[in-house]
Amino acid sequence: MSTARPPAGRAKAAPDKRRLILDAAVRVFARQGFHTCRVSDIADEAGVAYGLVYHYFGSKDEVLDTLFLERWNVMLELIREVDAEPLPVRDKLRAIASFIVDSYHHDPDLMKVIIVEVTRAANSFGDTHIGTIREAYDLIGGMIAKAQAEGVFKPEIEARFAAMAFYGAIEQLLTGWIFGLLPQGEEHFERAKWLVVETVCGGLETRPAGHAGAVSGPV
Amino acid sequence: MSTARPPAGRAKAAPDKRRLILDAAVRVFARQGFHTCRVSDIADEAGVAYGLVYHYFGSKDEVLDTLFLERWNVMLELIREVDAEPLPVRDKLRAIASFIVDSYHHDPDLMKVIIVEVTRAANSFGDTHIGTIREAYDLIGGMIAKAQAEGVFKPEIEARFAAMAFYGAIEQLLTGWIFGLLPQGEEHFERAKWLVVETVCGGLETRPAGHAGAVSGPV
DNA sequence: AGATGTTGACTGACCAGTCAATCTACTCGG
DNA sequence: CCGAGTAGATTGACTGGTCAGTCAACATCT
Repeated sequence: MSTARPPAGRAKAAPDKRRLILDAAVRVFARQGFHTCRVSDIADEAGVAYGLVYHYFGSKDEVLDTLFLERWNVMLELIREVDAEPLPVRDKLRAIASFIVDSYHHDPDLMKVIIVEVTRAANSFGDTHIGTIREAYDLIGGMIAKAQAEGVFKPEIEARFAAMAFYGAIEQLLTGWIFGLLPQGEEHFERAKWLVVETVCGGLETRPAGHAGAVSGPV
Repeated sequence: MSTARPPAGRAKAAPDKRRLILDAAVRVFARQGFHTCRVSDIADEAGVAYGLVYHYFGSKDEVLDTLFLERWNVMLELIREVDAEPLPVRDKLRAIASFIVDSYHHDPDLMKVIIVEVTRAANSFGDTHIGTIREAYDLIGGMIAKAQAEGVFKPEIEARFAAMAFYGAIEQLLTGWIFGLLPQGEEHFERAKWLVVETVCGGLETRPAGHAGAVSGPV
C-alpha cells in the first residue's frame, strides 16, 4: 500500500535503486506499454535483480501509480500557484499549457506513459486516479468560470466543458507528437502553446476583437 | 491476418453469431478493458462456445481490430463526403463534431472502446492503425488549410496543429462523459457540439467579429 | 455426403509475485 | 580499533494460476 519508502537519512553516494527502477520503468512502459511488459523487463532495464522491484514496490501497478502521482502532483501544485496569482485568464491558461508542453519536452517517455496508461485509460488506472485527475480539470474549470463572472469570457459556455476542451486540445498535441504525427522541436513546442491558448481564448473571449499584440505568434 | 470473413451469401434467418460476438466484445471491452478481459468473457457474454470466437476471428486482437475499422471507416466516409460538399468550414467541422458526438450518444460502449483501446493506445493497436487514424486528422487538416487559403481562417496557425486540437477537444469531451466527469443527455450533447465548433472556429477565424446568429447556442 | 457451424476440454507458454539465501553497511560493547 | 550483531538491501530460482489458442468431435444445413 505504501507508495514510497524514502531511505530518509540517505544523502551521500548510494545509487538509489528505487529511483533507478522508477526511471527504468518509464522507459519500459513507454516502449512496450504497461500491460505488455514484464516486471523482469523493468528489472533488466534498471540493471537490478527481479526481486528488488518488489522490495521497493508492492506490485507492478504500484510502480505506475507512483510515476503518475509524482508527476501529476507537481502539475496540480503549479496550477494552484498560478490560480492564486492575480493574472488574466489568458496568462493562467498559457502557464498551464506551457507546463504540460515543457514536461513533454523534458521527458517525453514519462508524459507518454502518464497519458496513455493512466489519464486516458478508462479502466483500471484511470478509475483509480480519477479523483486526482479531476482536480486538475476542476481547477481549470474554476479559472474559466471566474473569467466568465468577470465578463472576460462568454457566459454561455459551461466552464467545465471549456476546461475539458482546453485540456483535451493540449493532450492531443502531445498525442500527435507521441505518434509522430506532428513535427517536434523547440520551435514547434512554443508554437503549440501559443496555438492552444490563442484558439481557446479566442473562442471564449467576450470581445472577439482586440488581439492587440498577440497575433504575431509566440516568443 | 484476414480481418473479416463475411458469410457472404447469408441473408435469411441465421442468428449471425459473428455479429453477436462482435457486439458482446464491445460490452466486455468497455466494461473490463481489452487487456484485462479473457476471450472466454466474450464468448460467455455472447452466449456462445469459446471456440466459436476463433471460428470467426483469428485472434483476440482481430476482434478489436474489426470493431475499430468498422466504425472508423464509417467516420472516414462521412468526413470525405462532407469535405466534398461546398460548405463553409464551420459547417463542415460542425458535421464532424456532430457525427462523433452522435456516435457516442448512439453507442457509448463502442466509442469508449475505440478511443481508449485504439485511438489513444500509443502502443500495439494505436501503432497498427496509425495510418487509418491519421487519415481522419489529415482530412480535417485539409479542410482547415483550405479555409486558410480562402482567408476565412488565420494563416499563422499550422492547419495540422489546429486539426489535432479540434479533434482532441472533441475526444476529451467524450472522455469526460466516459469517466462521468461531464453531465450527459441529449441537451448536453448538442451543447457540446456547438461549444467545440464555436470555440475552435472563434479562435481560428480571421474576423473575430460577426458571430451573427450563432452566438445564442445550439439548435 | 460434404460443407459449414458449433462445442468445450485441453495444452503450452507465460508471468506476477514469493521467499530463503546472500550480501552489504553500519552499530556498539569490549 | 576490532569483530559479533543486525537491519536493510539484493539476488534469482521457483510456484501457482491464468489464459490465448488448438483440436477433434458433434450438429445442422443443403
